[in-house]
Amino acid sequence: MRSQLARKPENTYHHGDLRDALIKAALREAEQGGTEAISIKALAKQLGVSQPAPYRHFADREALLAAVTAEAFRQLSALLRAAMAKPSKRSKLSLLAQATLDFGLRRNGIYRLMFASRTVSCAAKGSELHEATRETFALVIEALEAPAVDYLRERQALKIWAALHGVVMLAEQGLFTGEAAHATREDLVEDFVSETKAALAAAIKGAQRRKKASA
Amino acid sequence: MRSQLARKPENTYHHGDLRDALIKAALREAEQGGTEAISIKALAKQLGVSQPAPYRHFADREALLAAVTAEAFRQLSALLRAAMAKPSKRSKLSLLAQATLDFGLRRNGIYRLMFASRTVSCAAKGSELHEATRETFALVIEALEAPAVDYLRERQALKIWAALHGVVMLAEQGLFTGEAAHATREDLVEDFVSETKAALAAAIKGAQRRKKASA
DNA sequence: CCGCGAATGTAATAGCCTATAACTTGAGCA
DNA sequence: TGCTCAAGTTATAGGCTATTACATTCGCGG
Repeated sequence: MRSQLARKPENTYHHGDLRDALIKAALREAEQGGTEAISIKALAKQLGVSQPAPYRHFADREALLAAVTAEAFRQLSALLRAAMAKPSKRSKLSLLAQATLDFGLRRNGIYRLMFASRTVSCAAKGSELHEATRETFALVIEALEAPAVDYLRERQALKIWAALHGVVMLAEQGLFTGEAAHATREDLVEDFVSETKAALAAAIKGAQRRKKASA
Repeated sequence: MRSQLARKPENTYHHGDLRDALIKAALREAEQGGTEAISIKALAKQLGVSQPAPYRHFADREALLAAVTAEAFRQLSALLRAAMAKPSKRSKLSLLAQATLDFGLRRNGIYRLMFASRTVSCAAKGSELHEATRETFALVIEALEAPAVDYLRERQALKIWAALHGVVMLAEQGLFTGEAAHATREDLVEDFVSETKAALAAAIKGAQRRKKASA
C-alpha cells in the first residue's frame, strides 16, 4: 500500500493503490467544478494509467462518484467534529453550523456533489455512502447537546440541517451579494441556530410537563 | 410563429420556432433526470431537425441550460402566484411554502437545474435568468404580507426561502423516509412558516418602537 | 523455489455527445 | 425579380464512457 502516492511510480506495471488515488484525485477535480469536472479519462491520464484502468475498481462513473461522495461526507464529518471540539464561547451547534456554511462555500463543487446530486438518494441502505451520510447527520444531533426526548432532537436537527443547506444554496446563487444583501450568510445562520435552540428547549420542556401531568 | 408545435411539420426546411421548442422539450427531459438528461443531439432528433440546428439558437449547451432554467423560474413564479391567489384559510406564506415544496419534489430534476447547478450563479446581472430568479424571490417577499420596514422583510424572506430549499434537499436525500422519519416534510415547512411569521412580527414591532423612542 | 490463478493493467474499439466549418434553402423586401 | 440573411443541412473533428480481449505481476500452495 502506497496510498500517499498520487502518481504511479514510473516503470511499474501496477499502480499500487489506484482506487484510493482515483478518489483523492476526483475530489480535487470536483472542488471547483462539481460532478461534471470528474472525468475518468482525465483522472487516468493524471495518474499515469490507461483510460480503462479505473474500471477495474469502479463499475462505472456513477460508482466512482458514490465513493467520492462517501469520502467527502467522511471529510465533512471530521471537519465538523473538529469544529465542535474547539474550545470556544460559542455553542457546539453554532460551531457546527458555521463550519458547515464554510465548507459549503469553500468547497462548493464537492458540496454540490454531496447534497445536490442524485447520487446520494440512489444510495442503497447499507452502502458506504448511506452510512457516511447518517454519521454526518448524527453529528448534527450531537451538536444540539440535548437529551433524547421522544424524537424532538431529531426533528430540530432536521430543521437546522435543512436551513443550513438552504443558506449555502442561496449564497451560491448570489442572493446575498449585490443590492439584496440585507443580511450576511453568517447572520442568517446564527438566527437559525438561536431559533433552533429556543424551539428545542421549549419542546423538551413541554414534553416533560406533559409526562409529569400524565403520571 | 407556431410555437405550439413541438415537432417540425414534415417536408419543411425551416422548423418555425425551434428555439422555443427546444426549451420546452429540454424541460420535459430534465423533469426527471436533471441537467444530465438534456442532450442537444437527442433534442434535435426528437424535434426532427439535424444535430447542429440547435446551435443556431444557442451558442452552446450552457446557453440552452440558462434559457431552460429561466423558463423554469418563470413557471415556478406562475405556480407560486397561483397558489397564493387561491382562497384559503391558510396564510399566503404557508401556501407559497407548501407549493414550493411540492414543486421541488414533483419536478425535482428541474428543481435541481434551478437551485443546485452553477448555471444560476454564473448568470450575468441583467440576463434573462437573473431577472427570472429575482422575480421569484420578490414573490417570497410578497407572501410575507408585511410592510417594508428597514430590510426586515427581505431578511425573513431569505430565511424562509433558504429553509424551504433545505427541506427539499433533505427530502430528496431520503432523510425523511425510513427510520429517521420523525417529522414529515410538510410539518417542518409549517414550522418554518410560523417561526418566520413570529420573527418578522417581533422584528417589525421592535423597529417601530425604536423609531418612536428616537422621535 | 516454482508455478498457477486472481488481481490489475493495457491496447483496440464501439458508440454517444458537443461543437465547428462549409454548404443549402427559403422568406421577405427593395 | 432577384438579393440577402436567418435558419437548416451534411460532414467531420475530438472528447468521454464503457467493453472486449490480451498482458503482466502478486502472492500463495505445493
